[in-house]
Amino acid sequence: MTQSNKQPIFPQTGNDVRERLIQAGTALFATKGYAATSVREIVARAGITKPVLYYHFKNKEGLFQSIMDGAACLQDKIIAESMDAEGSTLSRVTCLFQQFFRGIGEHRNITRMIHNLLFGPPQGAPDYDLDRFHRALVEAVESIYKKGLKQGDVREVDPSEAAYLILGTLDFCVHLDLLHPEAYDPERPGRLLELAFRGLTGDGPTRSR
Amino acid sequence: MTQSNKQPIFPQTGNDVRERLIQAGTALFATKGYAATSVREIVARAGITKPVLYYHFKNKEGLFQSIMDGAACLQDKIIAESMDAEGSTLSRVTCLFQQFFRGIGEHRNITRMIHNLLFGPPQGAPDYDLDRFHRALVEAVESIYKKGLKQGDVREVDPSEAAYLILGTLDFCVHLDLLHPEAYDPERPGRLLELAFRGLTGDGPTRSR
DNA sequence: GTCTATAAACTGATAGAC
DNA sequence: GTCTATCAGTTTATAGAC
Repeated sequence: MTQSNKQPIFPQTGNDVRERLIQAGTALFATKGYAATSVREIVARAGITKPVLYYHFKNKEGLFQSIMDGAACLQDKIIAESMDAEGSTLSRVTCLFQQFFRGIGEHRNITRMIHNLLFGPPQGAPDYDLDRFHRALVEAVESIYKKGLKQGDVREVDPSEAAYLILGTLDFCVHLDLLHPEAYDPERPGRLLELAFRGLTGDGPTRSR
Repeated sequence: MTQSNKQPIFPQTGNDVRERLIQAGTALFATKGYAATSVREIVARAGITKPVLYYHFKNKEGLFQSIMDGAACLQDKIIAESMDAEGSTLSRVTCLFQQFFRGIGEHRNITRMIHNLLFGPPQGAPDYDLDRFHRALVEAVESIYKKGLKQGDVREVDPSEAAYLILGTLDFCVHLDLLHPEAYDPERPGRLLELAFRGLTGDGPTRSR
């Protein structure tokens, strides 16, 4: 037994070898992809040697799994935080968007890595329930919309359809952010969301002027 | 000089060795990614041997470039065809969507490959102006929307913003299609588009009932 | 144009010293 | 826990026969 027990998903201090390997692996998997990243590169970036990786994780795949588990945990946390918000449906969705984009900003590499795996080729990466990242978001937005239906401040359309329209705008903003980070506009998600909601919320704000 | 002159991007007959290599490469790059696909696999799938690939294309990268050039040509054709359409802005965008999804259906592998490269990791793939696929779509929808502004059947919002909302829905439909092909719904793009347009076109259809 | 055979480099992973 | 040294397998790519 190389390890006495499971290590925490998010190591506490963060400067130990294990954390350095997580960081290096995330950065490289994110920019080059799983298959194109060699163990040599990872350990070189982490400033250690190969056997250290095989000691702390079972192998390259083990490092990958640990990274993904951490990401799943992170997304759950972000969504959970924004589900408590009160107010109109639009403001609640906006809150989710803000939390989401804050998370993206703070965890750029892991975001890019998930995004790559979700929308890119399997590229030889180990199996993982990638769909959970998609599901979690759909369920969150559906849940918000359903509450909106009860509140009566949104149109009577299939919550699933509404969620797709809403997530389409979020999706596109993330894409723009990743594809053209130089043209990043923090106001854009909110604007697009409002644009989408003018339809969803009926002729409310539209009537003015 | 191994080739007397440039071969056409889309080989005429399509059963020669070159075309088989293009098809095999596209299929494998699309499902496994560039880095994770070996030349051995490509030539095996094409039913030939390695040196044949190095004869017809310069190398693995040369095959990739040829595939991408073909894809760019294909997208331009699809967009051009749907720009001629007449009618309301909604119907024109719907037409673009239909053409686009028809193209996706008929050229599934190349679509997936582009999508992977656009939204996935570079995965060691050669440089390519991937952004042109994004730009072409944005410009097309912007152009349609601008005409809509002149026609007066859409709201006075920034055509770029409108294009983003519209393309967000298209984007999300493509994602759903690739992620959950079993749940494919040919009516969904049209429905989401209508949902988005209820906002964009103001309180027109909304007023009824 | 297509083949067999092989070169040269790189890959993930491990043994064993410290 | 971390190292050096090395293994066996795979990779891209080419030389040379036909």
